[in-house]
Amino acid sequence: MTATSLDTCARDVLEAVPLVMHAVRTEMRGNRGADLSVPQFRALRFLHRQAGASLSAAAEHIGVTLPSMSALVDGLVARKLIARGADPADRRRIVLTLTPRGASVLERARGEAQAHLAEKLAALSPEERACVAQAMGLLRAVFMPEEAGR
Amino acid sequence: MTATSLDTCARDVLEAVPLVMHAVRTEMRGNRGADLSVPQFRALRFLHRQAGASLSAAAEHIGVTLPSMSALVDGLVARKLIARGADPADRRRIVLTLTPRGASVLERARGEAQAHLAEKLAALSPEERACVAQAMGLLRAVFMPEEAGR
DNA sequence: TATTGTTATACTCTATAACTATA
DNA sequence: TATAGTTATAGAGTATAACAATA
Repeated sequence: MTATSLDTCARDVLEAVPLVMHAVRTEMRGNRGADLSVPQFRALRFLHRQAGASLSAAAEHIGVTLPSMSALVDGLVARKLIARGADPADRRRIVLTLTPRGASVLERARGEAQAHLAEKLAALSPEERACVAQAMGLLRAVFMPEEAGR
Repeated sequence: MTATSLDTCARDVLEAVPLVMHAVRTEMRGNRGADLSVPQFRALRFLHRQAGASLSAAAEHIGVTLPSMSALVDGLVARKLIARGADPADRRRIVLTLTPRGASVLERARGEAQAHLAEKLAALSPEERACVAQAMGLLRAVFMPEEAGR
């Protein structure tokens, strides 16, 4: 395979990514018991790594505005998947944490989404999957917000 | 690189795709003059290839229900980017076509999104971009709805 | 005055259920 | 009766603008 031009690569990403994303969203939305939107899933995943994060930290990581994140959190709190706590050190801040139920819903959603993707990816050869996995790593490095080593 | 397990590959896709998607969405939404949501962009792109498609055909391709597609079309018609026509052969059907303005907005949105992606992808080496491009082709093949050879 | 969140408001996306018109 | 679309309704995602509380 020869070097690929920037524009060709960008065009390919623009063709393929929305397609895959749609499959992921549809799968997550239809999950019995762990029905989550993609932003909800991302928020839970973030809080799983960064327990006690503030609303601002979460908003920046997910890539939405404060009001959007506030609304997202409202929904997750209403479903008892996360808890809003007070920060004793700075009373302007809130402290967000996953509830046990939130952790279990996250694991379930992740597992089912992964299983569904795996089913599709089974159509590829091991070498092709290696290519996809490598590309995902590259894209993650390119689009990951700042520092975020995980 | 050794063969990658199905689950590893699926997990990597689940990590990276939402990240890239978010960048794409944000870019498109912020486009002066060609401000489009991703579903709107996909709908315009579909009609560019399949001029005169019915609502059902579009809904199936985009992957949404009839009512969702009907609403999506409402918005695009209101912005005069597409036109709803009558099908003389079957009066239940509608015929969807891109207006000249719709075609131009599509090209502009595509160009700007591509340019923005290219800017990010410039951080990769030509070999890495080749890997990404190949992976996108594989994913497109896996997730493309049926026949759709283009 | 600057920062952290929330509320108010307004769109779009999306689904299900119920309905209309045509075949 | 079956198919193509629309309308009604509802909830989530998202933004900007305006506000409240704390630092």
